[in-house]
Amino acid sequence: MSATDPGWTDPSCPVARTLDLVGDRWSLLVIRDAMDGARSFTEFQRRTGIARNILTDRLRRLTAHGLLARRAAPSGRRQEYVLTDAGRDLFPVIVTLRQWGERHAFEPGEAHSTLVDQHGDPVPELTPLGADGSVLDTGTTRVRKAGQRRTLSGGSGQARSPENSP
Amino acid sequence: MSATDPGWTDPSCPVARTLDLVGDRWSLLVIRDAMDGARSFTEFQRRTGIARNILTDRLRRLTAHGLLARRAAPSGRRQEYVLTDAGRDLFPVIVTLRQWGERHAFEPGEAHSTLVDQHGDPVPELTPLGADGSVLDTGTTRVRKAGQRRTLSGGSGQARSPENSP
DNA sequence: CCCGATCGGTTGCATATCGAAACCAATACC
DNA sequence: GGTATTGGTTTCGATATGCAACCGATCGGG
Repeated sequence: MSATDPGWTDPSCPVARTLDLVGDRWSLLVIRDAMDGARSFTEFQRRTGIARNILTDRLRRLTAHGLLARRAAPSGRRQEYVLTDAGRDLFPVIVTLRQWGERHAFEPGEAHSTLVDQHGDPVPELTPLGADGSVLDTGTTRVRKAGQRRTLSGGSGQARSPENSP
Repeated sequence: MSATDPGWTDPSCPVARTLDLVGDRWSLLVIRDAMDGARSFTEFQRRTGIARNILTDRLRRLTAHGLLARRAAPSGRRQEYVLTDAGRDLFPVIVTLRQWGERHAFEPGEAHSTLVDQHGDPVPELTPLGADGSVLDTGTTRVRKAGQRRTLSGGSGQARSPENSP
């Protein structure tokens, strides 16, 4: 993306490209806190507990990649970091990470924070659906590689191999 | 989680806990490839391009955390790594990462792989919806902290602060 | 104006993690 | 038996991370 870009890990895979940008230990937590209202260096540092030199680097990197924008604070002096449209668009990613954590990273009775809507109601589970409204999973989807045109494997029944998905 | 667990980065936040488990440079790419049919050490190595010692560590770690299971291959000898239910349940995370990448990490005309359903149709965008079907974003949601009961801020209008979300 | 506190970093240094390549044991193939 | 493949482990140099100290630019009093 920039001049000093070492290139993508896997140029044709959108998952890999996304992880090239935010797939480290801290970036998504910074994004999470930005979504939760954090704006200042100190606030990000306090919430994440990240080392300050690393935070400096992450804020710069996210800004360089267009996920955050650095601008003068409305209240006079100092600047702040705010999400760009691209950064805000990571919302579904944060939501699915959160929901997976709620399902699998907590003991049954254990307390955790919850994402709620404007009425205070918990946000429903986010599930991939097909164009026809059917629930999709790793068994009913597959990855079509970069330049490929759709396979000509008839219209019904089992595709080709039992392998394949994201 | 285990005896040698250094503890969670942020114990009450599901996002942070999830990232504690899969929030490194490679784990989610391993999961991605597992979803796409990879089973063997060599296959994971070939697809991701990860260093072999690191792959050894990631497979062990993901297995230890219950995202992968190591079992004897059906065809006689050797073992293989397969997704557990918890691992498969990361599907929505992979999908949202992929969709974000498609929207923001590619130039307009640039080719990329695509996730398609059993009919070969592209998987639709995954959008967080409220219980009432309204589209949710960082502006219409907020995080309710661990032990907290719902706020008593009336029922309509603006909540309290313009801050807040995941 | 001077004092102390806060913000937003930077710098050095120790440690942890990663990556590339070499090495190895156990099959499988010919 | 000889060779290739699979699934690792080991070693070692390169990076990335964390911690703590330091610093300049405000800001808020007195």
